[in-house]
Formats: sequence, C-alpha cells, structure tokens
Amino acid sequence: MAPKSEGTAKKVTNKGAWTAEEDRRLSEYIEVHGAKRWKTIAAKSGLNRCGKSCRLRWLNYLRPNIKRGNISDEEEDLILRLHKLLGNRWSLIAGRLPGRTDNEIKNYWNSHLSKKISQKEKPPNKVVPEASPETSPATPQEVVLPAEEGAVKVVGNFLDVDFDTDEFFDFTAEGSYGLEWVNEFLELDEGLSLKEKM
DNA sequence: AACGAAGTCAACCGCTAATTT
DNA sequence: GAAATTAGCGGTTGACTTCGT
Repeated sequence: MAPKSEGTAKKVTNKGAWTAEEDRRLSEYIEVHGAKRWKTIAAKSGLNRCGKSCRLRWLNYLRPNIKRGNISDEEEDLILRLHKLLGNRWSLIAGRLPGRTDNEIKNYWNSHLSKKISQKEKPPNKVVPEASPETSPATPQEVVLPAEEGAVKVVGNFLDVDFDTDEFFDFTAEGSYGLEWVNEFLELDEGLSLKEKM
C-alpha cells in the first residue's frame, strides 16, 4: 500500500500503511511522553498522520505485549463463547484475551469464525430461515445473574449492561483466559434458554 | 503460466461517549 | 450547564495474497 500523500502546499496527512520509520518515531515519542493526547502526539512526533491513525497503530501493533497471529484453540473457543454472550462487542471480547486487539478479533471473526459457525449451524439440505444468534450481530439473550458483588447483568439488548468493569478487565488472575467465568455464565444462559423453550 | 475469484487483514471513516474548558 | 475537544468503538474499504481453473 503506497501512502496517498500529495505534494500540495496544503497540509495533507499521510494515509495507508505505516513505514518502519513512522513506527519507530511513534514508539519513541510515546515512550517519552506517554500514550495520551493523540492529536498532540501526531503533531509533535513529526509524523504526518492524524491522531486517530497514531492511536490505532499504537494500540494494534506497537503497544508492548501484543500477540499477533496464531490464535490458539483455547482463544478461539473463548472468542466463540464471548461472542455468543456479548455479540459484536469486539473491544470487550479483546479485553478478555490478553495481548489481542479488538481489530484482530474482529478480523478473525469475520474471516474464520463466522464461516465456521454458519457451516456448523446449517444442517445439510436444509435452509435456515433466519441468521443464527452467532451470526447475527449483537442480539444477546436475556440473562440476569443474581445481584451479588461483581455480578454481570444483561437485560434485553445491551443498552442495559451493568458490568463490574474492574473485574472484567482484571487480568492479574488470568489462568486459562478466565474461562471458568465464561463457562459459568454460559451454563446459566443455556439454562435460561431451555426454560424459555418449555 | 495467466487470470479471475475468494480470502485476509491493516487502516480508514463515521459516529457516540467521555472528558475538559 | 454548554460547548469544544478527545478517546474509543464497530463497520467498512481496499490492497495484497492465495487458491482454483
């Protein structure tokens, strides 16, 4: 991808793929000044980029402890479970996968998992009338957990989500990606769905 | 070997939410 | 409290790669 910058008198920001030199400049600047005020970072680092672009580059590629590619079976399973639970809340899902970014999860979902699921969902010789919950965007089932500390409440569409975000994003106790949490949640979810069908 | 189709993924865009002035 | 600014999110685009014919 060649940058689409033009040599006009007007201030035109670079677009397209980042060069190694741009990456280096951005990393160096953030190392010294921190990752705040992206507009300022863009201006002061000497990068001919908009703040948004700098932020995205840092978060998705330059940030320390970023994992890239090779999504494990365990991670894939977690993504599937979390997507069932949360819908297209990529940043929340990514928040449960240390080192992974929302963009990567989103891409992985769109290119790998959505197909996998639609194949699984679609029984041979049978037309599925409507998109499955997995493939349709963000239509979480109604799930309400008992009101206790750290409980997650999900009611109807996700406008009424009440997370304990501190716990949700706490990776200090991450063993196997916190799968126990998801398992418990989905068991409850499935229990409720069964009840509804009766 | 050549070509088109399909798949992949980095980056951009538009919008909303949160924060600052 | 209002307006302006900044941060963050999810959807979409488009260049590049891989695959099938």
